[in-house]
Amino acid sequence: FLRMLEKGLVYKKTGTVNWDPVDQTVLANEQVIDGRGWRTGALVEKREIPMYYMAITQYADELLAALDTLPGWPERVKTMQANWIGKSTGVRLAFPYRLTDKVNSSHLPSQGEGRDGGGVSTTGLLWAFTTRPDTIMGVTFCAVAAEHPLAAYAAKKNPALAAFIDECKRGSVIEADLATMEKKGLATGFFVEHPLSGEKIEVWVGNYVLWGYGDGAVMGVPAHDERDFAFAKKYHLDIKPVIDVDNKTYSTDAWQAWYAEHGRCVNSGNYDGLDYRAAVNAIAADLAGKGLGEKQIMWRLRDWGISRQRYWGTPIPIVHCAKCGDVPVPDDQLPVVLPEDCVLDGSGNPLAKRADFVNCSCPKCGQPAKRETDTMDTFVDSSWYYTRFACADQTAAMVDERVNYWLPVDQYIGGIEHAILHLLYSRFWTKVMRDLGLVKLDEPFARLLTQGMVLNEIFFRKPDAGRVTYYNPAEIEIGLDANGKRTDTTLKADGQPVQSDGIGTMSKSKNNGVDPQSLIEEYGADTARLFMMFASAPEDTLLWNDAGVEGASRFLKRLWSYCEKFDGRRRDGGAKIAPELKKAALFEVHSVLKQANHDFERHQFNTVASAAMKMLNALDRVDGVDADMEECLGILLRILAPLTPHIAHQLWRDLGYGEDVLAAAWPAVDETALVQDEIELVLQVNGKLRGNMRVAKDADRAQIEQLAMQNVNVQKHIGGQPVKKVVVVPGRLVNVVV
RNA sequence: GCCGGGAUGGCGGAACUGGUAGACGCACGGGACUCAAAAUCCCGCGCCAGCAAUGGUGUGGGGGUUCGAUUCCCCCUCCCGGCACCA
Repeated sequence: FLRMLEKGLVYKKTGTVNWDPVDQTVLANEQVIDGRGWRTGALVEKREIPMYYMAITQYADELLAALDTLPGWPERVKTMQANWIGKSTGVRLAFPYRLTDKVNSSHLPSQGEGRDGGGVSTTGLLWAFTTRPDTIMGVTFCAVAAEHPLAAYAAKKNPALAAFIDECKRGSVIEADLATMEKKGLATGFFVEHPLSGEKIEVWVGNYVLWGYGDGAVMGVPAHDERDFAFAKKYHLDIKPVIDVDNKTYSTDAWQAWYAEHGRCVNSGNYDGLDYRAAVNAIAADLAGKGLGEKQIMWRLRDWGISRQRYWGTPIPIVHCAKCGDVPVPDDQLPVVLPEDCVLDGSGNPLAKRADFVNCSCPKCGQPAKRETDTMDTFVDSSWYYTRFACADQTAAMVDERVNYWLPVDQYIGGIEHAILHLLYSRFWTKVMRDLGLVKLDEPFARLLTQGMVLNEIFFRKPDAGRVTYYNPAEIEIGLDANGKRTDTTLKADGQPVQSDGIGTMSKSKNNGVDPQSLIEEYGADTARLFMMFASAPEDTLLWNDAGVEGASRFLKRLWSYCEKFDGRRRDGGAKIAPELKKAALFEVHSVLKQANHDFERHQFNTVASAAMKMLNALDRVDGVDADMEECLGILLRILAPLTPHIAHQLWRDLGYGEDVLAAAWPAVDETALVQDEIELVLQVNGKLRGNMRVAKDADRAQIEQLAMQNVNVQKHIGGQPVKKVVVVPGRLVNVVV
């Protein structure tokens, strides 16, 4: 943190948070989304507070480009990250304005870096970013965020506007909430100039314009932007089409998807007839010539606000001194240690109430000072814990040389819910550690497996006042009627009803997790493992239900008793095995092995489990022991070892295959066992299954076709109609088209 | 709302490159064993009609491409994950 601070990769600025005005605390997202009475009656307000930020945007380019260097990552995760980083190219342009009365600088608060520094002057520029500069001649309004200085300026003599701005400053800052809320706006009565036409354009305040993205202002082109279209319809603003797509006819009655497509400029003066590319270039050049715009790359990714008003994060090592300002805690006074007897009462940051923690002296001047009480987002810790695993005993440094030997992590496994935040922060942090000379890696995780979510039903009660209580599904009694339909849900403990909140991810906060310990105690670890692996492939979401666990248990018991029987037959000298039975068993075991190998590679362990079951079924059909059967059982135990290591290890040993099943070579598919003299072909008429037939494995096309046409069922369904075509798929089917 | 993923019997799921939909299990029904039960073993099991042979129908809904679509294309519905302070 301190090295990043020195390099400008950590900086301080104000950030917007959800604020609980009753308890005077920062609300967690969950408390806002849930809205289920964590703080009853609380309104959510937006509030600006000072925060420390990590400059992840400085790495946006590399984080995006390096996704191509990660072949071991699932495509869907890479797509999500690319969208999240959100590189878009467009034009940043300015609408000049002139203030109609004399103002001083306090009317136009500082707007931060890169923004319109309107300041004391009576002329200014309203900056906005667009990805569709080709539609610039269709601008009929501009909209600014409620926090924008021009909004504040216009509100000075407009109480209605001031009230609206106030209203906008209430409500959640969560992106999902902003996107779904009703789009509202209010005209300011203030006008700016169109940068190319000079036309007067009215400025509106819109609750959907984000102060945190770009310049906090957008140009409104209702004709070609769906959101602007809806806004213009609602407030009866002009809709001016300026793009023609394949001579389609534009109508302002209702939005059509093609309105947003690229096309040729029309109704755009000098730019008429230009296609998208040409128009963007021409318009960008004209704007640049006037000093009112330029091409720009915009990123969706924002810098990472790491300050949290929580107890349980890493303390931010800063001391606030009245004289010296924010002073970093010197290295020899690190680490800042949290008090271990804090009372977590849910109201605000408990650290702030601890005078013994807060009061300190300034490391610079020695005068009394206040310690920073915000802690770091715990994502900070999860961004680099794995580097410590490579050098856990290192106490003198953050990491040492061994990291470069062990990392990157060969196979990382985590829930798909981490696809963006954790996995992006970790990538960022790795690159920062590299640039600080701490590691020699570009990426932390070579291969990634993202588990699907395990879901379970959520049950809760909400008392009239106070917090929601969540109950574990194990504590719930579900009443069913004669048709198996649910009638009621009650808590076993008191027989009183509870409500269902549907299905959701297992989580501590929703108390809908399942403890595998009870399964392990009842059935053993192997059964618990086999059951869970058999339930679905690891990347799929799964609704938890332990109804099938008996099947896994039964299989392992069957395996055990088969092995005892097998060993007994060995001692008895083994009966003669019918050759066709043995051939069938070998064919089954080896073709299943082939499938299982493929499934292992693609991490589809549920079908590996079913492969083991199929093998046991095949072996059980043969009553006798010989070298081939010995080999087949060995194959079964070997492929089972990764799924149920304990029983596989024990049986492997007991049957004398060797010491350690996991050390044994992986079995090879015997291709000769897969050769069949005859193969079965499916017979279809007009694509419908009408029977099947056996043919020699080397039968040629003509023979197959002839045999198929002779088939009774085929003839019956042809019914004397002329045959148009016969499709023969070798090894699979014959389809007669009539 | 945006981004990502998904939907197949009563249930979990299978079907690798478009080629027998429902593998393997669970549940259920029938039978064997047992005084009885449990455990175990055998048989059946998408839906509709039929004693059966068999026929029709069927992979969330609608359309398309194809000799043939769970698989490819277009549109829609619903569900799950993420949306930056749950971590």
